[in-house]
Amino acid sequence: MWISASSLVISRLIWRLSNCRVLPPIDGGACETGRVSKQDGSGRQVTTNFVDDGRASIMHVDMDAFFASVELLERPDLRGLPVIVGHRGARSVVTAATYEARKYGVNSAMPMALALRRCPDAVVLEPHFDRYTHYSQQVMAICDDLTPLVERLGIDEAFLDVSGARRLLGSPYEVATLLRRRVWDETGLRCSVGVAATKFVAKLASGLSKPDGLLVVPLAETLQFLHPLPISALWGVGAKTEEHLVRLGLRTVADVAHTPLVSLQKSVGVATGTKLHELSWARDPRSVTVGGEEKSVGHEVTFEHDITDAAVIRRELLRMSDKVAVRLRRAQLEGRTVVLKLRFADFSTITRSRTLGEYTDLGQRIYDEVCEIYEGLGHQYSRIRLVGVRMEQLAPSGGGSTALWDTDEGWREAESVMDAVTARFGNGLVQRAAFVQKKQTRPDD
DNA sequence: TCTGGGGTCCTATGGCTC
DNA sequence: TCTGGAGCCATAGGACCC
Repeated sequence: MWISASSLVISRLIWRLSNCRVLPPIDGGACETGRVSKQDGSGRQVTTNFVDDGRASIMHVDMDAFFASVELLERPDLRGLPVIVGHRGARSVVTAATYEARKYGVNSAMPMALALRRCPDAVVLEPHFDRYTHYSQQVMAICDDLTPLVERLGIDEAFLDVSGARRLLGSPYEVATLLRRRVWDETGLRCSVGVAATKFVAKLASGLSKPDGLLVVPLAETLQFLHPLPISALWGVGAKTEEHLVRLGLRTVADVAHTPLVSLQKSVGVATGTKLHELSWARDPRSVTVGGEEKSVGHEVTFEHDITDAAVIRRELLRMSDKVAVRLRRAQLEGRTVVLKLRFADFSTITRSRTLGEYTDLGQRIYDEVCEIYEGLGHQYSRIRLVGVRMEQLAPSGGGSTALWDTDEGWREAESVMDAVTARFGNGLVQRAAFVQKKQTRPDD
């Protein structure tokens, strides 16, 4: 998202693309080449010469330090300074960081306390997700303008298939250049773009070109590009899988490519082994797909301090259930499987699920189930760090099986009234008595 | 260092049915 | 009636991604 996983991978890359040159920055940003690409952008690789490979028409667009960059639009006085976006809470992590902060070793998902030890002078800004959504919509609208084949990935990334835009807009290189310029002109934000014949390679390319870069990998040069990369560059290789592969003596993508498929499958499983082998030969048949249905909806919260009070846990479960239900109703979805997630003080995590006889989008119904699961676990006295509620097996509202009579009619009415009031007057005006009572009894909470 | 929150996908396992 | 295998489904947890 704000710092892509590929960027993490890139920090370990020791690769150079022989025909890469420097694209003059749109507005005088730092530009270098011939060095290892780092998460702080100190070794970016970009394409400057016009490249036109008709078979490389998949683009991956990735916004640079998106959340932090959006915040700087509101606070231009902080430009050039190390800025971290995230909460200051004891258990918070870094949501995003500017490249200036990354030079101190600050990365996303890093505990805030550690980040501030590494960069004590950093300015910490609270996240504003509504702002990010707003700018994301602007960027996606520009993408939609260039091609109808846009696949969104989270809030700050997208794949574009621009094979159909050639006649109108030119080669993928030209489309990518146009896109980057429009994003800058219309939002004041920078993005990086990778162009290749497959999604996987396009994504790697955009990561290598960061920040504010464009990298085209012609089909004929794909393996030359891919094989020297470390195994962690492969999609789906995280810390654990990397360990397995290193145990086999594999270090680079080329090593994976030349390892018998059976050995890979034995080491990391049939599905993962097959996938990695295919990717190592740049075989990635996935096309750019527009849309995509949600498969689950959930909410979770980590407490500032571990909780041992079952009443507090139940209240939080009710809050989570309501939030999930509201999102389901807004998306006109219902779910059938309720999942409870608990994380304990020692960071061990359990999930317990229950599949209902019918679909529901009611907070009360979800809460009843999740609470029953919780009560049945016998963890009422455990020290709990996180609780979460998730609904799976989603279906369009009214599309799932319905009960003969509606035992939830009363709650259905109540929650639809809450939806209506919230839609008209905003959040917080109506809430459950359980929460109101809590405020009266514990004003400090 | 000590680990958020939102997701997806895969694997293993066990129960159930045929 | 019992048993074993195959196939399906639900469940739980791990790994990964953004």
